[in-house]
Amino acid sequence: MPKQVDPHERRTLLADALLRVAATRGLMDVSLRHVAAEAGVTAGMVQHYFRTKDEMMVFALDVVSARVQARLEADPTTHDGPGALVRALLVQLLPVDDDRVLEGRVAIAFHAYAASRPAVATRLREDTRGMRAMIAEQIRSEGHGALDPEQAATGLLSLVEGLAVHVLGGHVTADHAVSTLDAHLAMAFGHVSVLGRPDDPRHSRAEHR
Amino acid sequence: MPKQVDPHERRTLLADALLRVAATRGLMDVSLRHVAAEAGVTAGMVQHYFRTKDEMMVFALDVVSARVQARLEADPTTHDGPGALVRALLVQLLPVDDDRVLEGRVAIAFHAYAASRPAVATRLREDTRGMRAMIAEQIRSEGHGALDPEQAATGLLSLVEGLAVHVLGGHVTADHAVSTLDAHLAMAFGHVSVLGRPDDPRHSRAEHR
DNA sequence: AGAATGACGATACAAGTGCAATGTGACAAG
DNA sequence: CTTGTCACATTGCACTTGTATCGTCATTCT
Repeated sequence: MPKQVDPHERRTLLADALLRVAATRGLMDVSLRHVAAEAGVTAGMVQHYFRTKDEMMVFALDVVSARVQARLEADPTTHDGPGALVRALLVQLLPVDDDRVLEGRVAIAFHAYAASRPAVATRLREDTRGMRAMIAEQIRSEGHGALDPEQAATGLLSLVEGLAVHVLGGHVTADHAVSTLDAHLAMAFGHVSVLGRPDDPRHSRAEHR
Repeated sequence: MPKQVDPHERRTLLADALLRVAATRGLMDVSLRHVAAEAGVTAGMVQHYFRTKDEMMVFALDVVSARVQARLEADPTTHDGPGALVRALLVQLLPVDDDRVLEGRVAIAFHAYAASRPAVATRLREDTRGMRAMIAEQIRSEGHGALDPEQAATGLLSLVEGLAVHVLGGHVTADHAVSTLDAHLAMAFGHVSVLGRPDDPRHSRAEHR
């Protein structure tokens, strides 16, 4: 038997290349050959690890959701109470730095892709479902009870997704988005249970970049 | 000189076909030939009215934004005060019926497209800018002043965009989205200045379809 | 040492893409 | 009735796409 390689590692390498292409040139430019070129390998190898293009797409989607979850678990502010946990999660989804901008572009691209690919849509739905359940639970535990946890969770999640779209489109600043999120968090949880905003108490009015 | 036709009418016809294709099969399947087939014309005619594919895309985007604005102006509840006006605008953006579902799919597809097409991104930005300005103005006039109008406008717009994405993805019901929007509107404007919710006072808990 | 097997690379192919060039026909002004 | 001009149709081209097929080479077990 020949050389033994870790297939998952290879696939992840290719998925990373795919994500880079998707983020910089859009999902329409994601092709076997482009991904291969971006990864610095031959198109044949891509085909060897993904029998079909859709298989590659779905795997790439898995990679990003796993990556987001990993970052969440590594975030220390997670353990500063329910409010901080929820904030940590939601900020992960906001394009606040370069890495997150790439992931954001990929995410929105996949949402569009999901409209015509049921398999992708299902996976997206599972992820959202999990996040909403955990947010609702946290609100139930510390929220000030004035509003329905399920509804508040839906609202926060949607707000963040919309903010992400607007930030990526250059409609608003990342700072503006974060402060908007914080304002809404303060409404869901009784107080501003947020540490780590050492800057101007008035939210930044940087306006459109 | 030969037969005189209204170019704008022709272009709109083609744009409609493009929107149908984009909504049902995704933006990746939008090609000159597919649009032509959907419109029931030859590919040559499409080329006659749009010198390039991008030109066709941008025009189609213009058509939808013009259509949304037209619907807004035709909405009678618009004149029931600032709160109702804002609600009317935002509900227009929610995929509450079949037509709006198609437009919603198109919108998210274009947001993804904008990531790699600056011209499209600019146009999208202009539309958003206008909406936010008008929402902020309305909040300034009747809002209860506890929060910054600009920020509240950004929040509402983002919320609606996120809700639209979630509804289209099947993550939440349209009813759930509307009631969530209403809850947030009640926060921006002092009271629930909304008529026309004859159903159960408790928001519908239809959950994920 | 030899063979088997997994990891690739190269190539082929049908289908589809955007775009350019050129044709064709009808209709209105002269 | 001619003629110029606009509205389309046809065809062609160079290219990219996803996928199938086959070749090759190294490595590891026997």
